[in-house]
This record gives sequence, structure tokens and C-alpha cells, in this order.
Amino acid sequence: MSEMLSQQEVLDRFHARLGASGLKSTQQRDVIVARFFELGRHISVEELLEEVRRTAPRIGYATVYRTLKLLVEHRFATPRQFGDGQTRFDPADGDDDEHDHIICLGCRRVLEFSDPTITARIQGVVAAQGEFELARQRLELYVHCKTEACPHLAAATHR
Amino acid sequence: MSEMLSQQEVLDRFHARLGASGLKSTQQRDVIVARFFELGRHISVEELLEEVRRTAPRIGYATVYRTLKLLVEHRFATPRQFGDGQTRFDPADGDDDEHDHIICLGCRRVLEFSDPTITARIQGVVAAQGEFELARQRLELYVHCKTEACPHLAAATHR
DNA sequence: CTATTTGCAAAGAATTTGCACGTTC
DNA sequence: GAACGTGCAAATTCTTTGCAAATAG
Repeated sequence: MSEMLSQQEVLDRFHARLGASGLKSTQQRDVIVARFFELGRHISVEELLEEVRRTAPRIGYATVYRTLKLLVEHRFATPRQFGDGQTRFDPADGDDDEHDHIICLGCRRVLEFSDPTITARIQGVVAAQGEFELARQRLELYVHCKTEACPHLAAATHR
Repeated sequence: MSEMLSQQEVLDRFHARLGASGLKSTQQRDVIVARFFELGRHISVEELLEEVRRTAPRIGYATVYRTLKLLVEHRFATPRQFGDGQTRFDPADGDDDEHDHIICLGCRRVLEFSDPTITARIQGVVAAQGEFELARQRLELYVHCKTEACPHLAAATHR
């Protein structure tokens, strides 16, 4: 697990990596990327577009999609699908910085967590197999939370 | 973990559950459901439609979608998204019978596995939190496999 | 006979792409 | 000023839905 980096540091690393790939830094990209890291948690394209348009109203959603794709390719974002039909994106620091999710089936809240004992167990199992090299893991726990705010209307299915 | 049931038993249980919900058993549903359980592993709608049309060429894909939705609602199938844009469905026995997946980023093969030591650890963590009731877990390990058949062209992203 | 289901085609929703115009390097 | 990026709208892809005809109980 890598240490915490500031938004600015991550932005700088992103710029550096753009340059290294012969890509350009543009106003739109800067706004999108900055806001993405400011907000900092599993956001959908639509939410991000809305946020970004406060600063730069003429940005189109194709640009947001394209910028997020770029972020994903360079490992500054991780796409997630929790089963409600929309892809969410999590910021990452450009290295590997994974965490897992707890999703409440009632209120659709998504919490992040990370538990080294689980991770260790997983790595042990994969290593024991010997046939695979682990690239990435994804663990999602679908739960019913015990908050009053949460409608406990047994959402029986994933969607 | 529940014991193995034959296809026929699962089909019968499905019929019983249809009746109990005031739903009808039709030729199309029977063909789709039977084939789904015969094939037995994370299949896409398109693949299933193709399979089913060998027996009943006039079946439309709306029917396959609707039947799978029905199966999901009654817990005879579990929807999965591995990041290639298509929903896959896993057969289940109508109770809870979960397993996890290893997905090769190179060749897109999907293997099932289940490891009680991991599951135990997860349940321990959730229980320790006390705030959640675990409904379902999903663990996916994205790997590069060491088969020759597998193109090791570092598919860096999820898609 | 009546409610449910089907097949088709059209509608929706999420995402990608073609292209003329703008911007960066 | 050449290459890359943007915005728009149209295209794609996956999934859902409306409706008249067919079918199960």
C-alpha cells in the first residue's frame, strides 16, 4: 500500500505521464482531472460532468469519457461496476493502490475498506496454485446496513 | 455450501417456484432454463440465445432476457460483470450457492473457485464491524495465466 | 375464457466515434 | 503549423418495453 499523495502531487504525476506519452495537457483535462481527484471517490461520468461544468460549462461528456479512459489507461483511475448499470471511477495514484467496497443493497451507499488479513489470505491461495500471476483483486461485500436512513426493503437481486 | 443438485431437480424446483408465484411454465422458458443449467457456467445472453435457437429457432432475445431476469429474481441465476461490457449469468440452485472467479486479463478465460479460508476471514471482518449484515460477497481475481495459449499482451486496463 | 407470455420492432440508456473546428507545443 | 483535443451529434451496444398475436391453466 503506497503512502498518501496530495491532489497536487497526483496532478503533477499525471501531467508528467501525459508528456511522456506525447499527449497534451489541456484546460479541459486539467479541470476534469483536478475535480476528479478533489472529489476523490467512486464517481459516475454524469456526476463528474455536472461538477466540471460548474467551472467549464462548455465541456461535453465525450471529453469526460475520454479523459477518464485516459486516466484508467494510465492507472490514475479504476473503473467499477456495482450492478446499477453505471460505471463508477475511483481515483488511484498511478501505481497500485487498491481498496475494496461494501455496498448496501438497501440504500446503495458505497463504503471503501481494505483489510490486509483478507488480502494476505487471497495472495496465499493464488501463490499456492502457482498457475497465475495476480494482477488485481476486486472484493465487494453486498450488505444490508443497520442505519435507520436505509430502506430495508430486501432488494433481493443485484440490480 | 449446499450439496449438488441435478439439472432435473433444479428444473423441477424452478417449475414449482413459478407455480407458487402464479407464473406460467412455457415451452420457451423450459428450453431456455434447461439449456442454461445444462451449460452450467457464466454465459452471456447472446451465447445462450444462440444455444437455445438450435432447439427453438423462433425464440427472440427479449424472451431470453426476460427469462434470465426471472431466474435472477428467484435466485436461480446470478448476474456478473467482468468488465467487458456484457453481463454474464451463473446458474445457482435457488438457495445461496456462491463461488468466486479468476479472470485472465490475457485470454479472458473465467475460472470458478471457492476458498473457505478466505470466506471465513471475510465473515470475521464483517462481523467485527457489527454495522452490516452480509448478503452476498463477490471476489474476483484478475490474473495473467501461465498457459501458452494465453496472449500475455499486458492488457493493462479492466477492459 | 382470461391472464400471462411471446416475438418483433421500437425505445432507452450508457458509451464510443466521425468530423469540422480549436488549441497546444 | 502540424498534431492532438474538443464539442457536437450521430452511431453502437446492451437491455428494456409496448403491443398485437399466441398460449397456458
